[in-house]
Amino acid sequence: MDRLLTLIVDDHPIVVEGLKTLLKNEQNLKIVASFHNGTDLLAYIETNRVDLVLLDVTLPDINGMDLCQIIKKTSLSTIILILSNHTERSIIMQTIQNGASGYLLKNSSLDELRKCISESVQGNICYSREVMEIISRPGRNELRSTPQLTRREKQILSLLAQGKTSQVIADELFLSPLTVDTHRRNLLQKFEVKNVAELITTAHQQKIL
Amino acid sequence: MDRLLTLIVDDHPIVVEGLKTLLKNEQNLKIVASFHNGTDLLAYIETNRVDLVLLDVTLPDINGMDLCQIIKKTSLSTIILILSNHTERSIIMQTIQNGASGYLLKNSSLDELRKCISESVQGNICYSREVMEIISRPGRNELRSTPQLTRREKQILSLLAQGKTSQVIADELFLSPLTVDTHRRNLLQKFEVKNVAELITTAHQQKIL
DNA sequence: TTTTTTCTACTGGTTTTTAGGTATTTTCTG
DNA sequence: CAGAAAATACCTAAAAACCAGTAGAAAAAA
Repeated sequence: MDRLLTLIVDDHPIVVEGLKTLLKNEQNLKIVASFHNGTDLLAYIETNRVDLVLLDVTLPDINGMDLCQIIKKTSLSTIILILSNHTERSIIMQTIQNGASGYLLKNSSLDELRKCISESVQGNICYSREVMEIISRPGRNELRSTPQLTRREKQILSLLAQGKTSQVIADELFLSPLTVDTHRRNLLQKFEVKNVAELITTAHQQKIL
Repeated sequence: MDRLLTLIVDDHPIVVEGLKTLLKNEQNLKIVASFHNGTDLLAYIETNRVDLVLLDVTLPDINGMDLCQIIKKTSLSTIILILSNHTERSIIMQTIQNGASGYLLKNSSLDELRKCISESVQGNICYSREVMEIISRPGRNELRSTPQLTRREKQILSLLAQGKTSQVIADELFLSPLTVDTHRRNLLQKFEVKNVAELITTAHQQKIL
């Protein structure tokens, strides 16, 4: 079997160099080129055979998730391994859905990288240990779904986050402080939290603030 | 002049390899060791001379911001260059405040890295181009600098963010609730905020939580 | 070892939040 | 238009937070 013609795509020169060094002595693959953006990669793949792509998610032009799809459309037989720092479950799932054969965090060991490469050329999907864990647990904060807030509630949430009291908010919005209290209470209930401190933490975790 | 005895501290094996490769041919420095966490670094630095540390911010045990301070306390003459992906102004400023001599993003070129090393050994502070831009635009609410927190204060801040009351925190830490109240009050004062809600928002903006 | 900082704890008092409800009016939507 | 959802407003009472000041013990730094 020929050596795998391999591309590296990452916008960090340091990472590219690291990968080159780490894979230099691998017998079964040959690094033919490296790019720091998606456009150059696509241009190359149009006219050259490529067996394996080591792909970052964060690139200056096109994101890795979308790139997966385009690569697979151009060259179905090319195998894609994602190398990324993103630990969000949603991102991982999306890359796999778009045709990637594996997902490794950049702090993976060389052994894991080797294993994933050999697994993926055999047609399997392979994750590094840490990624495996992320996938298997349905995520703490992703368990409770983000509650649906009304316009007023969003408004008051943001004012509460600024440390304003019910009285101040009431003055600002021309409401009774008692009304603000009610909204505040509903917010606590919707988020299933005990007080405003926890409310704000939770809202931050869910990217609402 | 002797070659600079240099350490690499990063939890990404790929990045470490990349840096080694990139710096292998530098005449003026010699990489003496590399670590993937803060504890090992501190152990090494206790008993060995180190001229330069290339340091990541995200590490599994101690964060790079705190590490700066500890390194400088142990060995004042050691120069620290931060190599990170974080683009938040507050993080950059904090590392510098804690004694770092420069800050580079991981997508910096080798030229920038070389330049920053030579600048910093001359006692100057040096940022990569992109970092420079981040610093120069004085972010909206980040004008007030991040206050220096004690260990207890950090601990209580995080418990407050979980929505716990003084009483609960006191029970958890085996303290008088009155003591917890005092810490809480000091936190409000240090952050110049009115209540815990605003405290948590501010702490989040400054990436302390 | 002396000084400084941090951690601890208290008194006493005011303000605000939180927890149960209930109820009317406005606004949106089928 | 009718019904649902949202916004408005109130009551009572307990719990918690906030304000201002003090001060000894422990730990860290000079």
